[in-house]
Amino acid sequence: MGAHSGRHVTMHDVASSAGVSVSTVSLVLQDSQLISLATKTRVRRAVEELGYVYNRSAAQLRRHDSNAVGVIVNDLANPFFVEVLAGIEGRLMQDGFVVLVANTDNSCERQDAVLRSMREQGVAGVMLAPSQGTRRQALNDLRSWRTPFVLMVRSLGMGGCDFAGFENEMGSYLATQRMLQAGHRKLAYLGGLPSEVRNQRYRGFLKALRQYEVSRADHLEHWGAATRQFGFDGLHWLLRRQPGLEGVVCYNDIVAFGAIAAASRLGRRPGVDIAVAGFDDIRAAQHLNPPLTTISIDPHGFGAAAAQLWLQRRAAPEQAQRVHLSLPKLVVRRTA
DNA sequence: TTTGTTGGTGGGATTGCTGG
DNA sequence: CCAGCAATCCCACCAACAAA
Repeated sequence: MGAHSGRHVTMHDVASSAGVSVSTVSLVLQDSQLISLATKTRVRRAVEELGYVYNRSAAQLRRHDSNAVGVIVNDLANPFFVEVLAGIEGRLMQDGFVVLVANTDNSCERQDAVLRSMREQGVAGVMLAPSQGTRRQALNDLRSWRTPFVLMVRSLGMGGCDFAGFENEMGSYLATQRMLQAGHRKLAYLGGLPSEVRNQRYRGFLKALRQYEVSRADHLEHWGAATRQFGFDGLHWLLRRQPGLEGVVCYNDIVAFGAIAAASRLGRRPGVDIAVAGFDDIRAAQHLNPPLTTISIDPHGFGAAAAQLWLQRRAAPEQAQRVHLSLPKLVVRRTA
């Protein structure tokens, strides 16, 4: 420690220890061609000995840039978003960025606060999975920063923004079709609060029913939060309404998890007495008992694709809007 | 007493420059 | 090839002083 105990070790300390100037230290840290190998080794050894840690915020102060990307998701309690995050982080890390994660729990107030805080941090950009009910104004604010950003999952009907989403309608269409092909006719759609994504998925459900000429009277829907608890309660509700229910198409996997728990509790074997399908294909889906039939959109790959979109936007700010839509795939396991 | 103005300082790294 | 100086980034914070 010596002369500098209690303070941070700075480039200046490294410089005097190695017997060079701070300018040289800076160049060594950037692995500049201008510095001889001998000097580089000397400086690096001093860095090692003093335990010097590069101060990125000082560099940021000087250069007006940051290597932190704000990633804001609306429901971190859903493992789906954790997998998406892993995909994002993996891709951004390759290009030297770090991720600043925030969870809004679907609260617009928290989203506003988090966005403000990201801005205060001076992040290099933002990737946002908007809260339910996000207003246009919030996005216009974001746009006015002139920082690269992409929207994920919900586009909010915003033109001119980069967007990474899924073919929702096709996904639930595939799940519903699977049940219809198995001969089920008394079907229900379970979960989801009014939103663009919910509407698209519901539309896919209806489209399949129409194709198989299932009468309006034969199907049900029950709307609510995309949670395990709602799936659990929701299935009870549906079975009270329609004891002869044959299949449930769920808004997402965790709703399906809840529904399966409820079915088992009520003595209806999932996949035998009642069909259940999810949406997302989170990892836990395959280890459920019985393994969940679901729609895979590869959350990890989706996250990587969204990050790629962000990187491209950052590299080319004036480029026209880009959209990535992940294609859903039906993954047949045991529950449908 | 409250409120406003001005100027200086610290916090570390980056970069252009001169000169040996 | 490199030392070393100087300017620079932004802003919170403080002191000193002035005006209302």
